[in-house]
Amino acid sequence: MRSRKGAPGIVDVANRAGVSPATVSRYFNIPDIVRGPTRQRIEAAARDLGYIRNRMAGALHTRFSGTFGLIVPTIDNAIFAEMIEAFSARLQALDRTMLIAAHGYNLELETAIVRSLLERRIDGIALTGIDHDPVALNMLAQRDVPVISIWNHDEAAELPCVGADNEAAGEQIATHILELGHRDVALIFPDANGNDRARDRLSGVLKRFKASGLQLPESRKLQCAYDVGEVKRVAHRLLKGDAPSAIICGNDIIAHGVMFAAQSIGVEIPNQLSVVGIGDFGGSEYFEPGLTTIRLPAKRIGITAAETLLSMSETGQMPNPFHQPIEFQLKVRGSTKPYM
Amino acid sequence: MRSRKGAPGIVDVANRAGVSPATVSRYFNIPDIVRGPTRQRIEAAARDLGYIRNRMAGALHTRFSGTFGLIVPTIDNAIFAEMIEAFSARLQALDRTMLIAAHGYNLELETAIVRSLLERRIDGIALTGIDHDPVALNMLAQRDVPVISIWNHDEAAELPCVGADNEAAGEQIATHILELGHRDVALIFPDANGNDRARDRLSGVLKRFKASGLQLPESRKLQCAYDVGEVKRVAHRLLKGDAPSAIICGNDIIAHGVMFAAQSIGVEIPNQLSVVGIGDFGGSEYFEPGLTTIRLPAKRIGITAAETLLSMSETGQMPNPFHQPIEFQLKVRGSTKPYM
DNA sequence: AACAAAAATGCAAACGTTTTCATTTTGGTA
DNA sequence: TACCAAAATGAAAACGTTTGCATTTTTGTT
Repeated sequence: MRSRKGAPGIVDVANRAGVSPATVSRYFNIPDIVRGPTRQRIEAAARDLGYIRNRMAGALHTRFSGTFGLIVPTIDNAIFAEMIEAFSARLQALDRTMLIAAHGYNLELETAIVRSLLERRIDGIALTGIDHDPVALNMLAQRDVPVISIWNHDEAAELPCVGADNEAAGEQIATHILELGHRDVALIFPDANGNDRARDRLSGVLKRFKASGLQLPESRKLQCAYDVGEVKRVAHRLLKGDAPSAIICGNDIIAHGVMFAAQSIGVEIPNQLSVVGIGDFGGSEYFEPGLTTIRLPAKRIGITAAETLLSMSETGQMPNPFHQPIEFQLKVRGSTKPYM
Repeated sequence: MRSRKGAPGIVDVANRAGVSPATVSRYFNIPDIVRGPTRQRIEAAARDLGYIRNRMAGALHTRFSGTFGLIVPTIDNAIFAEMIEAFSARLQALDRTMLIAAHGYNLELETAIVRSLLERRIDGIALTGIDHDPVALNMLAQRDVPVISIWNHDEAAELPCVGADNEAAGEQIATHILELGHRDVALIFPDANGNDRARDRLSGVLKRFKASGLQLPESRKLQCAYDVGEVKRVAHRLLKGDAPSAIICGNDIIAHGVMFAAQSIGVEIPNQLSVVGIGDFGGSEYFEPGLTTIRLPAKRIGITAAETLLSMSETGQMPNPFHQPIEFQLKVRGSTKPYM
């Protein structure tokens, strides 16, 4: 249980520079209000001593820790990773830091994480998705900590959100498939439990089919864990039997699995089968053939989320507009073609 | 500049429970030393008030913040993401949190990040790779903050390391290719600048070739940015000209790009071309054909790193053994086959 | 050169915990 | 029942900053 070596503090710097601690503090926070000569003495003293300010001590007083929280279902997923990186980079540029944690689609765990982050007095927090444990939301509200919901978009959401309308994305990808003339379509989606993004996408797809007067038989609605191996198995079974002419996947990862499965049994994409995903992370564009999908701009979400949170924290105001829609975009690539 | 609503503090809890703040503090840190009845009163008071402890205030005194830092080149990379997730999850289970940041292979930025993390008084930090700016290392050493180097392994390293021997990995994958009888082999590696993992892998491969008395012409040593699009272009050019019989890629991502490139111009893998990567993240196993590669156990590295750091922080001792080798493993899959 | 206004600095009291040391309470024993 | 050691609790001094207010220094004006 080693105690840190007596690292120099602000008063050590002050003594060496021949000024008061208050002035040193001001130098670090608002350099402009200390005069040139004084500033130089402080700089020299800090440099000589190797002083590194203690933000925790400062935060005790100001109540701003300069770190923000980000909770995601999982870090190990290309499209979240892209968003996380952007969120982190934006904060870094703003001299802030990021505490991140994953809950693996377990909302109870999410609540525990929120508590843990609150113990660290984060200045704001971004939660993935719209649905959350009221207990967690209460803790945040009680302390007046800025919260936003990212990734999904819903005008009715109680939290400010920064994300794309996943239901609309589902509709759009379904539209694409229908416009290509496909009628026998299968769906492979992840479990919607604790995953409002997946739920909304699926509901968008179904809505669109219904609007076209098409009824998807239950046997065409497949569910699958978030694991390429399992996806391949599910897809194999589907393709070896009475194969549909197109498959709509709940996300790009699943689409990749389907494409591999098709390839491994010699089903040609897009000639014999059209495949689409939703998400469009880095890899999908370069797939062979390229994956037709809906591009959800992960980077933009990350950046906007960081900026929104910071602004909420500094102004104490809700963002305007309250819900920030992030536009998505259909990317038509080689994995789809007209039926027949 | 909103100030947080007067959230209840430890003294509010103490008053409500009719005990002193000291006792409440003890309750939260070492519950066993407060008597049953007292404990219950404290529990009730804390619950009623919705008290959430302030670890920053505590850390001011104990000098342990309960958060650890992790610096990676990039978060948005499947294999790092896997490690990050494991590191984070392990800390979470130990009631600690993780501050993470990426430097994009820019060592100067890494130093700035180290400083920023030190300002938050992290209890320890993991840096990716062996090579680091002495300035950063100095700051850490001066403050006696536990540091480890992860991902790579080198018996000569000055920092404790938790990782696989990337040079040996390079040798092993080269051995595999040579044993399959390939003689005309091309290499596609990322820029080794500020990336000791890439440098060591490449040097391992070259070492092995030299040992076999084979001289790789410079034209067979290709360099390529970490971007699937560029990889595809580079590979296209290579395959359309005087194509080698095998390509060794510096990592799995590059290997994926090569496989897509081959596929797009009808070069059959493994019949006309063998391809190998190094890394083996989630996706590679399920590729079609599966990618032959060296499995670097990212999860294990993340977990071991977290545990090592925590133990260093608690005991104040260097880990034993000082360097912790993480075993890697050749995974032979469908992307390679004997020459001819 | 003298003065007022403005700018820079210093003093000291917070901020919310933890911990040492002293004091009280408890439980067991004679 | 009285006493003692051990266990539980309390009082108060840290921990390293920031900031309101008071004071000093500078700057600009006449």
